[in-house]
Amino acid sequence: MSQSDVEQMKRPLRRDARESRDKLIAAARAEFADHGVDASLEKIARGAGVAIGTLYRHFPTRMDLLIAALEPRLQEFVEGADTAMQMDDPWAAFVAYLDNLFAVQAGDRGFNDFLSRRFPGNAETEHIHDVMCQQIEDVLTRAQEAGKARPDITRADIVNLIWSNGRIIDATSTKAPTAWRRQLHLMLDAYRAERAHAIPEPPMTDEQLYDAMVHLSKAK
Amino acid sequence: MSQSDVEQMKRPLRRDARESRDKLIAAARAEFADHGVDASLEKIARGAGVAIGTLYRHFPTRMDLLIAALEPRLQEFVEGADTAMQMDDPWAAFVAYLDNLFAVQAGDRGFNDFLSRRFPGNAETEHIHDVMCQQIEDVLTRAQEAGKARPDITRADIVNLIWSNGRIIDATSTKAPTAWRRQLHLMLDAYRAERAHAIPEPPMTDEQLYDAMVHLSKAK
DNA sequence: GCTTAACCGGAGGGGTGCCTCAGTTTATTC
DNA sequence: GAATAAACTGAGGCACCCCTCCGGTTAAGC
Repeated sequence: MSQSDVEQMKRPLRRDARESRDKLIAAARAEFADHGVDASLEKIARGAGVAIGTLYRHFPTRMDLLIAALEPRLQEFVEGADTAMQMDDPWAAFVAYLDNLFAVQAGDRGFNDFLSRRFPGNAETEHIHDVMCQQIEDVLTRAQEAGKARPDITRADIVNLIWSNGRIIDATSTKAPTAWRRQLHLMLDAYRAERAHAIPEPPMTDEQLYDAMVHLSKAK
Repeated sequence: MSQSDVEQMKRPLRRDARESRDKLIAAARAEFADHGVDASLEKIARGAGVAIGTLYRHFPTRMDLLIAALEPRLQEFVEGADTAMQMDDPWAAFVAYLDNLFAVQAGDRGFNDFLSRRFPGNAETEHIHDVMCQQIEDVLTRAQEAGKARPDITRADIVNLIWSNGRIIDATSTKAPTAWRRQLHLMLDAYRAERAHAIPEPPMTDEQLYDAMVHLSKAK
């Protein structure tokens, strides 16, 4: 149940409040998309033509605003993910899942950051990450069971790829906006069962993975 | 010719100045290694037990201090790179070059950041990057001509890998400090010539690559 | 139109960081 | 041991950013 649902149950917002809220979300979408999840909240308020106090009235924490701002991106991702997972061919499903994920990631720095980080206090975002993790597990296992993906990789390797992709997007989004796709397809060659060579390093455990994502979300 | 050479030609530093300089470099090494090239200069001065004005007296710009701080890391890298490039087997040389580079990268966040960024104003760092770029070109071409590395990859792809690796290191250095090696070996599987699949995206041009590295060095 | 709860604005306190400069201290030289 | 250039200090100006609080404003319901 999202925050807006809760609010609607309480009482409809006053007209000016509704407008402020909408303007804030619009400004936040633009700002997070351009500058990532650490974008300045004061700048977002300015962009919305609203005072900083109003921003905090509507969104007491950065995460509240971020979740509202990322909603369409999440929607977009979920649709593409569902389509991919319904594909008959396991390898095609695996490829389509990643391509969809990365395409959304490439279009929004906020979403890009969001993918690499976990916010332990926040049940809503934790749930999103858990679901994604499970989907990756499913789509990967299916490709492995069909003999298409090498059996020695785990979801931790896919998360590595998500991090990698995020960094490439950060670097290239302005000057070579589709460059990430090249790296993805190179990596797909690495994932193929028929080309596999032994890897001299075990995959990360789930705990290491989780800690790493929390680590990325900490202020440096 | 490095800055310290220039200074030695002018006149020996006063004893207290020499000490301040040494303490600053030591503190900078620790701080850059832990927090990357954007570490706080005031914190470095505090760590050195010296006033902020003294820091600026010795190192007028952040880059001056960074270069002094990274010197041992560069040394370390150069030695490993030379060893790798002298190997007889072209594929082994390619692998050894990357493994050395990434191992150094994994040990120092400052060096890690430094690798991904270019600073157009600074002749010294530009030169380092140019040399590295040429080495990558050499070692890759040699592996390709020996038929070991697929012919359709370029140095831009290796730079992508450096960025990727950097991000993985950022995420994992505290909890899974050798995790990066797994991703490297997966990627090596992707680079192998045998049974390579076509990549539906051209490599970045040199200009795109350069711009991307400058972009990463800009304040977000 | 009056009331009032809801809403808004924005000053202000607290924090961090960059960088400068005037006043003080100190190593060195004679 | 005095003279002096070199070096050091740290307060202070500037620019951000986060978040709170309270006086003023306004939409909505009667």
